[in-house]
Amino acid sequence: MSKRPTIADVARLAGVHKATASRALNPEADARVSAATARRVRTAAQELGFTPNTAARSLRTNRSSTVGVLIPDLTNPLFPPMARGIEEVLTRRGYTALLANTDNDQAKERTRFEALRGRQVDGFIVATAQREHALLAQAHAQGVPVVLLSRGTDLPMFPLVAADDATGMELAVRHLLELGHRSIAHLAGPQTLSTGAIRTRAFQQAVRAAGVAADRAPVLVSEAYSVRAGEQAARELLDRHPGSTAIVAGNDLIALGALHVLRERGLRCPQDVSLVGYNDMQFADEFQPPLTTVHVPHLELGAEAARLLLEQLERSDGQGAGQGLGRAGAGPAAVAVAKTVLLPVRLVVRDSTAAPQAGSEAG
Amino acid sequence: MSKRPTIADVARLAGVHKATASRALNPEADARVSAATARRVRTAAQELGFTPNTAARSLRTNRSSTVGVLIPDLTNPLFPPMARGIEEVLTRRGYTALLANTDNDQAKERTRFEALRGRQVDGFIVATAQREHALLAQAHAQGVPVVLLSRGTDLPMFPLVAADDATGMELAVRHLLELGHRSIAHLAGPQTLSTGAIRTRAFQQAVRAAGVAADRAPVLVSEAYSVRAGEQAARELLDRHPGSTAIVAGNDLIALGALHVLRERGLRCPQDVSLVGYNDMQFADEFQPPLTTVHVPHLELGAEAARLLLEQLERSDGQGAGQGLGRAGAGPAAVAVAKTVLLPVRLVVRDSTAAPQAGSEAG
DNA sequence: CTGCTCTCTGCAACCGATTGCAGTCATGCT
DNA sequence: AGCATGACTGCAATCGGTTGCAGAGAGCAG
Repeated sequence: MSKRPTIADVARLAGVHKATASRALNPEADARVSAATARRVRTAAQELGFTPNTAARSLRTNRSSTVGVLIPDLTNPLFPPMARGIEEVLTRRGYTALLANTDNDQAKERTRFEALRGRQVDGFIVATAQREHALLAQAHAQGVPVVLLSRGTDLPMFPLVAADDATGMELAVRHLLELGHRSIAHLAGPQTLSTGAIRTRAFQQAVRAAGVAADRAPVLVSEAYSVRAGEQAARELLDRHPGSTAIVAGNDLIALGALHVLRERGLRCPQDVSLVGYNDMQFADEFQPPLTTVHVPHLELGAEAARLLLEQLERSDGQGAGQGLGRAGAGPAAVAVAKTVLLPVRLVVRDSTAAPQAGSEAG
Repeated sequence: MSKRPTIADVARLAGVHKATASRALNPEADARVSAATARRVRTAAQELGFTPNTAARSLRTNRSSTVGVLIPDLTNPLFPPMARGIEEVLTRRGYTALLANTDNDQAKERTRFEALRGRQVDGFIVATAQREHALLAQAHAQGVPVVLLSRGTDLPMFPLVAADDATGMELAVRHLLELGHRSIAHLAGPQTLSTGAIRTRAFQQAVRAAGVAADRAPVLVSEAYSVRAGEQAARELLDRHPGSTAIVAGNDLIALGALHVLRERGLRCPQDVSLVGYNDMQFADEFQPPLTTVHVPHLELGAEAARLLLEQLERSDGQGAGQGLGRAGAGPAAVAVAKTVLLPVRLVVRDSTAAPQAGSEAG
């Protein structure tokens, strides 16, 4: 049972002191060692198959090259692509992600958060932000480096990477208007989430701008971004506003719920009711019918969030004082404010939308 | 910027030596300390909000309470539930999972594997096993604790948790036979993977047992478990065996590919061709048509794999000599052999299967 | 030739927890 | 009363890298 080689073994083989070996192996201290020794040390390390003990390193440096990732539920198809995007940029830079599912449960989130802090993570990527978020406020006060992913808080405490939902929603509504719809309902996502609130506001703005009367553009809020909650909201919508010829859902899961309810009521999609989803989740094109939806680049969202966090970590390098604050502009009057990055979206037209039928369903 | 409290702070507050504090805080050494001091230490820790520095701990104990999880691709809908199952049992026991996607790329897998070893993971859960797997053989030789998930190796080097595929395939074939099909094709998964090989063998056995001639039960191998590869294999199948009235696919993704090809050739499912998938992936019930498939309990698979690994880790506690071997039976003649756990599956009948139509498609 | 600077390397402390060993003290037994 | 036993607790070493400090030696200017 030969144990793993330590830096002392490498140093011995190279005939130098472990301090020298350490410096030779670390790029930034590399300059402080002669080229010849550096080469000797590196080949020695190679030969022994040396990999540094991260525990020892982080004990000394107080950095773990590890970041915590808080997501609601890996089983929700939005998140795997984000996770992959994160993983890709992180590993490329020698970092590792620790994923934690919170199930939208505050207590669970806190527990996992503390557990991850206990593991010395250098920062967090958080995709579970509520608009008001006690845990995040506290983390901010403590100066924990955090980047928000997809969902933001009302107070711009942290940098945020999200999709350009205002534009996305506008595209969706415009598409329906162009098809001729004049009674468009919105099955909104939870208003406690920034995505829910922003999309709803954009919806209202878009229909109003088109001159659609408010009662012809009702908004029903779904309790969650889930098929189940979407079904419930859809039933209420169809009961209360039977005249709607089109629905734009807060996300694809809610749209799926709506699809079920349309089917259960004998309404055809898109002939009787058109439906637009949001996110373009995997397999949205396999649904019955294939779903018209707004495509969100989830992988890139994750990747960008990871990049932002790394940038922040490297700036505050080891100080632990990283406040997660960027500057909006360089002018003297500029206030320190968390930067937000919006990625572009696009509408993907499939088979769940069509022109409204002449007589059908007109209220 | 008050730094995080260390065990020395706790000890000072409790008026004891840090060794005592450490013992008081660790359940198994707890007995070696008086009840009164233990309580004092614990309240002191509470008060300071002390959480042990995991880097220090793992440096000393040579265990990280961390396990590496190798999966092909988080974006493949089979894996998120497994990952959740793993996470659930791991975190309950104070462990953390480090996920790594390998994309079925040997080089990438090796890189990630080494990186994770560098992070002192205590063991691995591997869902990327090929039937012959150099990396795994090597890991076995080095005594790295590993549990295989879903996919096994030809040599039973490591414990394996998988679905009972032989039974599952038999259920699928029997279902088609009972509907009256007598020309049943198999779009097999890659034969380099145990799942592909086992399902194929079970398919062949089931049709033969039913007295179906071999040329009425062709097997076409799909290059990968993917929609794209499934399409390709399906085209070949329809070209070479146009008389098939039913197809059982190696998994749902391949089935989805077949669905596309049927559609592109103007064949209706299930009227012209029945189709059975495998896995019952998320949203398989939303496809067009909803897919008849074999349900595999992916979350439980992951959970069980995690349990097995923990068991193994705790047995070989800190010795690093854990060979990943269980004993089949307790008799003196019993050979050390890797235990394999098979979880039950069930057939889920939806709309992609029906009785064959009288005249249509009969070869 | 002297003295200074600069480059390279070694020494040793340090990060924070765990643990073998030994010492103290009280208790029980004879 | 004397001694053995056992329960607690403290001491100090240790895990494996990193890094401030200092010393050695070379090169160069005066």
